[in-house]
Amino acid sequence: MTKHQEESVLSGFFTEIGIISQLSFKAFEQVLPRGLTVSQFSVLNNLSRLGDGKSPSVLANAFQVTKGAMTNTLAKLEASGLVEVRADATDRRGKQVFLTPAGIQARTLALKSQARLLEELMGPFKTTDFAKATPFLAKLRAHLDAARD
Amino acid sequence: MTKHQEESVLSGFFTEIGIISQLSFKAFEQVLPRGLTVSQFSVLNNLSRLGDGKSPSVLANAFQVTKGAMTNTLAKLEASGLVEVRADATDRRGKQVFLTPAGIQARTLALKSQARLLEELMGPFKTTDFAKATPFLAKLRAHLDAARD
DNA sequence: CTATTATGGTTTAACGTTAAACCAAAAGGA
DNA sequence: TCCTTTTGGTTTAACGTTAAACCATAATAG
Repeated sequence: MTKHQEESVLSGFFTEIGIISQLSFKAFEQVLPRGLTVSQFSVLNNLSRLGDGKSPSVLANAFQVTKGAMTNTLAKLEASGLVEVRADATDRRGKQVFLTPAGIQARTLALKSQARLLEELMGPFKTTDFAKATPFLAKLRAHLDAARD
Repeated sequence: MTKHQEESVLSGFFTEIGIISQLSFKAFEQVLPRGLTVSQFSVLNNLSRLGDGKSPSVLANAFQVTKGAMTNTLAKLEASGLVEVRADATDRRGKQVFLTPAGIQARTLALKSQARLLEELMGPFKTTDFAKATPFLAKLRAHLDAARD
């Protein structure tokens, strides 16, 4: 295979990845409870799956987003009453983010929408098709993540 | 496999897709000639590969972007002298976009950066790994594209 | 023909993001 | 201890995008 052909395999791969990402992101966005953003949902989901009480900066790191962006999404979540932000008792610079009952409820609702959507997105494919594709993607993701300066 | 397990396979797949997309997009952005945006490059590349003289609305469609967004990126490209926008002779509403020599040059330069980057992104993987993964992605992309309302 | 509808393109406000400047508080080194 | 550096968080301007209103021109229907 020539260098040029290799290139076009690679760039074709990344093009498909980009398009799938964009389409599925938009589809998910549209299916979310009105006013809830994908970033906002991600925060709710993280707090629910991995435990709340995390600081904004830990969350910013987890989502690879600037602190300013996290300040913004937390402010929105707090304004909608889905999250409660309290001062950190042991570090007076810090804050801690907690889910409210409404936040938990919004998250479970969004999860149901996501489940319905995923079935749609599957289309004619089998679960095993996705399962077979994932390990390579996971390894590649890990490499890209590590190689990122 | 339970419904819940199937869900988590699917959502894991799309999560990997999203992260890979984000990381590779950012990597590509950083490697582009200063001031050139990924969207701008995409327009240059499209005009070069598929022929110029296209209208802004055709381009907006091709990239699944609003007309307003295309107005913006074309204005930037024109301001940098990479593209020339002329009135369409046969339809007085329309415009046509042409590459300038500087535009062609910028595009080939960007392509070289992209090639170098792709080699880096490959990391420990073989071209055939990407080649094997692509057909399923392409089919999935086509499905998502068609299913989009 | 004329009236309506559709299309090409621009403009504006809003959104979510980044980068950078900034402040307060904590941690580390002399 | 005091000074410097690091860390947690907010704020601001800028960017690229969307959605929607808008204008001009073209296409279509009666």
